[in-house]
Amino acid sequence: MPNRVTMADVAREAGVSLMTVSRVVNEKGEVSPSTRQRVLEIVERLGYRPSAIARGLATRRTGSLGLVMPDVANPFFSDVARGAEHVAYADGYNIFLCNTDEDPQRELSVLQSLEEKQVDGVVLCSSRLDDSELEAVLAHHPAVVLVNRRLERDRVVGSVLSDDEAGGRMATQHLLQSGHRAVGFLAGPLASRSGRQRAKGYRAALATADLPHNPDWTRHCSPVVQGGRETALYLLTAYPELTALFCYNDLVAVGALQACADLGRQVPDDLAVVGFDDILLAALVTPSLTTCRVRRYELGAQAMRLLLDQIGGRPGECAEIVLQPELIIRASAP
Amino acid sequence: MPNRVTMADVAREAGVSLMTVSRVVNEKGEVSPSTRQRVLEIVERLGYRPSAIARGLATRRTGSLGLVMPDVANPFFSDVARGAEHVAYADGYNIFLCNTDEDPQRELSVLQSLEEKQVDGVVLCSSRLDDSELEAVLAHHPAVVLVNRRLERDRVVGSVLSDDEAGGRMATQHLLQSGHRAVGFLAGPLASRSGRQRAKGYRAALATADLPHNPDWTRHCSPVVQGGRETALYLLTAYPELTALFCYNDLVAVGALQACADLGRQVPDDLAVVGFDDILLAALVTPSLTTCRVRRYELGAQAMRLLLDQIGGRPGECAEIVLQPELIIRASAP
DNA sequence: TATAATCCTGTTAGCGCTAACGGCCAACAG
DNA sequence: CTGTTGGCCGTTAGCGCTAACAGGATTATA
Repeated sequence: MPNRVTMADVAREAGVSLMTVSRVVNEKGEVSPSTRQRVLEIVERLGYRPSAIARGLATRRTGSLGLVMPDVANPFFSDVARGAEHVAYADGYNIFLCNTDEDPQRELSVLQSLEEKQVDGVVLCSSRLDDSELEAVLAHHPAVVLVNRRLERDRVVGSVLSDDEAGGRMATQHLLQSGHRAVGFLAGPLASRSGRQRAKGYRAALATADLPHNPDWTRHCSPVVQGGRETALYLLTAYPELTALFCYNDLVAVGALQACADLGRQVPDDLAVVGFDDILLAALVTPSLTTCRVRRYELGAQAMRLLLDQIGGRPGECAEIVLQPELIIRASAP
Repeated sequence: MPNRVTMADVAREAGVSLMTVSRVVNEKGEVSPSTRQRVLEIVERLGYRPSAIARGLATRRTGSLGLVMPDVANPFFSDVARGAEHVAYADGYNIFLCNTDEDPQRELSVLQSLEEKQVDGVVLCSSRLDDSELEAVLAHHPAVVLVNRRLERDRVVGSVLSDDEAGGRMATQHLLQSGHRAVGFLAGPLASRSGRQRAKGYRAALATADLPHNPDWTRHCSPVVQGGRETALYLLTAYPELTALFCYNDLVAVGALQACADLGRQVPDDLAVVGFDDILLAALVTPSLTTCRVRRYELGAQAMRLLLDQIGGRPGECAEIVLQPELIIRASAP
């Protein structure tokens, strides 16, 4: 780690002023072809790299963005992250990845450290903050786009959502059309907006079919395999009359599949199972999962595009993008 | 976005100098309890947040780290990322996540932008750069830890590896002990060090069992499901005598499973399959995959610890950590 | 009482870069 | 020949913070 080569070093070596080097490096302003050439050579020879942080201090734009999500190790979010990162990279931005572990306190903490790092914008996925806290976050960041969360207020903030209510309705309708009359719901985390929306769709489908809604058949659970297994075990034991389960996501659905194995119930004959998201896993477990496909990469990519529009000052006519999920019918609920 | 509150604002309001505010904010140096208290109140009231970038410029330490990997959406790396992020967060660092898409050019490019962002260190996973390029990278970064890659030179650089050769040997031995004599190998990307190591273990196990090594039975493939499927299809068609496949990773193994389904070969009766990594998927597909478990979270966490040691100036007596994989026997190769 | 040690606070000089402005010179119109 | 334009380049003044040093005030030591 030799001492950093600075713009001043380049300027001295080339016999020009700092500003001329700056203009060459940033391709901004007029410089004669001959000096440009000379400066470029020195830059090359000395291995000069501009300091993004010094530039950031001077321009108040850092070229860094924040990406906040519950857990990158969750296949849902890792796909979202991928989409976001791809789009950001193409525009020359770097992104800070922050996990919140579904902990609102930690969410606030990472959002604050992103503020200190002076990111140019933040994509915030599945925020667990309440509206007023979220409002406060917005006030501190120059640009924010929410994924799977909305906020209707005066301030402009982009959101990208998948239509979870429609998804919940589609999934439930599919089960009802197959003749099921007792459909349980593994609802995911209490704090999840997606969960509430899917619940809404679930109830709407029941209502449309003139079926009563039995709240006992709905139970919250942690959004991972183990949560699905435990909760399905409970639900199926307590309410043996259930013939189908609609699950918050595919991981939970896989847990439900395991619970069925534990209880000796055949899927789909003794029990139909529907998941949500269509992660890689869904097509590969046995029986393969019927599920609602959410275009996760697209969710992240669109969110990032919206964010970049916001940063670029493009007014963002479509500050809210809703992606429609698609029902994928497989073996677990044919 | 009201104008940023600066340290000067706080100082003026509190009737003290900049340095006093700085000392309070950084808990560094002596300040009387009463002034500390007063400053803290003003900080709170004004909502002051220190600018990490200004601080970075002054101290030459940014509190940011780089994490470079082929693809976060790959479940292997998303777990590594998780481990690394957890450890870094606990120490107050933020991390830039960069995907390389297995493209050495892009790898160089992100490494360069991390240099411009002046990260305090980099964790570089499964680098596809050759030794001399890697050497150059090291020269530009104050601290680097490699994951699943090593480099023996004068310069100190940490590495964290899983013992892929041992894993390859274990996996192959297991197949041989079950009586298989014609074991194919889906080797993953040509550029992958892990792949080469696993190949070494594979050949070592064959040699130990006094079996000849048939190079035709080894074929490289892209490290995802589709790559495994295509390549297994080819291999099983060209060499029907194969009774077992050892696969570069679990995704490839799942692809192999699909190829078996395509060809009507029963697993494990007509063909045994062994994967690598033990991602979530491995236990959940049917038949469940026999595989070598790699502690991915630990890989990321240890790498980050090593990096933080390096940054903190702790000499890092154990600059190389090797994690042992564990054979997990399931249905695909009992 | 003089002297040193301690505590607390302020001043100065950057970190590496860019915004904003100004000046110089050649070329051209009037 | 003067006035004006536009291309090219330099100077100045920060961005918000901290390292390093320099005191003044207070207390402990001889």
